[in-house]
Amino acid sequence: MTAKKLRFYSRLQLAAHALKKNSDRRLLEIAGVTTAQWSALVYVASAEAVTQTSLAKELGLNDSAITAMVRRLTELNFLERVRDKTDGRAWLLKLTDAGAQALEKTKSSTDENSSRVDELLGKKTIATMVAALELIILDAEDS
Amino acid sequence: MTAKKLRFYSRLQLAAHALKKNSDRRLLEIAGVTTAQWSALVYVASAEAVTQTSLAKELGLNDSAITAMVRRLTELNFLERVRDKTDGRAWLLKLTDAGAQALEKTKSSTDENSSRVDELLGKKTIATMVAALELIILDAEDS
DNA sequence: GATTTTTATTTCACCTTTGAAATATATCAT
DNA sequence: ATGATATATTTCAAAGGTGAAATAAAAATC
Repeated sequence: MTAKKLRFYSRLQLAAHALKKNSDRRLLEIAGVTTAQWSALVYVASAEAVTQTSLAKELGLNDSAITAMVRRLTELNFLERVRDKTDGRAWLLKLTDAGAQALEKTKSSTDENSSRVDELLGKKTIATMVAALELIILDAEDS
Repeated sequence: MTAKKLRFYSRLQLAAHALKKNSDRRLLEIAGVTTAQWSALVYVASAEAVTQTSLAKELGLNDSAITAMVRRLTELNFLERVRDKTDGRAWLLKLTDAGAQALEKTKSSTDENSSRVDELLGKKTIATMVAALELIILDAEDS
C-alpha cells in the first residue's frame, strides 16, 4: 500500500522534474527563457488584462514567486508592466515585441515535444492522464 | 495540437507542484522535514550502502543538490556520513535515530495520502499512470 | 464620511535545484 | 609504476519556490 503510493507520488515527481529539466535546457538554448518564464509568457500572451495575482493563480504559485519572476522578465525586456487604471494596487502585464519573438521561437520545439508525447503514450492514455491530473489539482487545492 | 501538449505538460507540472506543496506543509508540521528531505530519508532507510551519487540518481537530481541536502539533513541530525572504506572519495549515508523517528512520524500520514489518491483515481487509472510516468522518465533520461 | 476589512503587491529568510568549474581519489592502459 | 581518464564530491552564481509580515489602495460597513 505504502509502496504503491510511494510509487505513484515519486513517479509523478520524477516525471515532472525530468520533463522540466529537459524543457529548461531546450528553451534556454532556443529562446533564452526558462520553462517557468515560458509558461508565464504563454499566459500573458493568451489572456486579456493579466495581473500578477491572476498569473499566480494560473500557474499555481505564490504571489511572491510572481514578483520575482516578473522582475526577471522585465529585466530581460520580455514583459512590461502598466498600472491598472481601475485598480491602483495592480499591475497589468504585457508582452513586449521581444517577448513575442521569444515565444515565437519556441513554437516548433513545443510542437515537436507534443507529438513526441503523443507517440510515446497514445491519445487514449493522455486523455486518461489529463483527467486524472485535473482531479488531483482540484483535490489538492482545497486540502 | 499545441493546446493538447500544453494541456498535458502544464497539467502534469501543476499536479506535481500542488501535491508537493501540500506534502511540504504536512511533513514539516508532523516531522520537521520537507518533502525532498523526506524522499532522501526514505531511500537511505531502505537501501544498503547509500552514497551521495546513488542518492542523486535515485532522486533524479544533480550531485550538487545532494551536497546541499545532505548538509542540511546532517545539521538537523537526521543523517550521518561515514567515509566509504572501499572508496575514499565517497561518503556512506546512514539514518540517525532521530532520522528514523522522524520517518516513523510520517507513516500514518503518507498512508492516508495513499488511500486518498486510491479513492480519487481508482486502481486502474493509477496503474495506467504509473506505467505512463515510467515511460516518460525513461524517455526523458536519454534525450 | 470614517472605520474596518479585503485585496494586490512586495520584502525577507530559507529551502531546492541547475550547470560549470574545482578538488581529490580510483582505475586503466602502457 | 606512471600518466591519462573517470568518478565522487564540493563550490559558486543564479533561478525558482514557500510562508509570514509589511504596505498601499479598494471595497464594504457603520
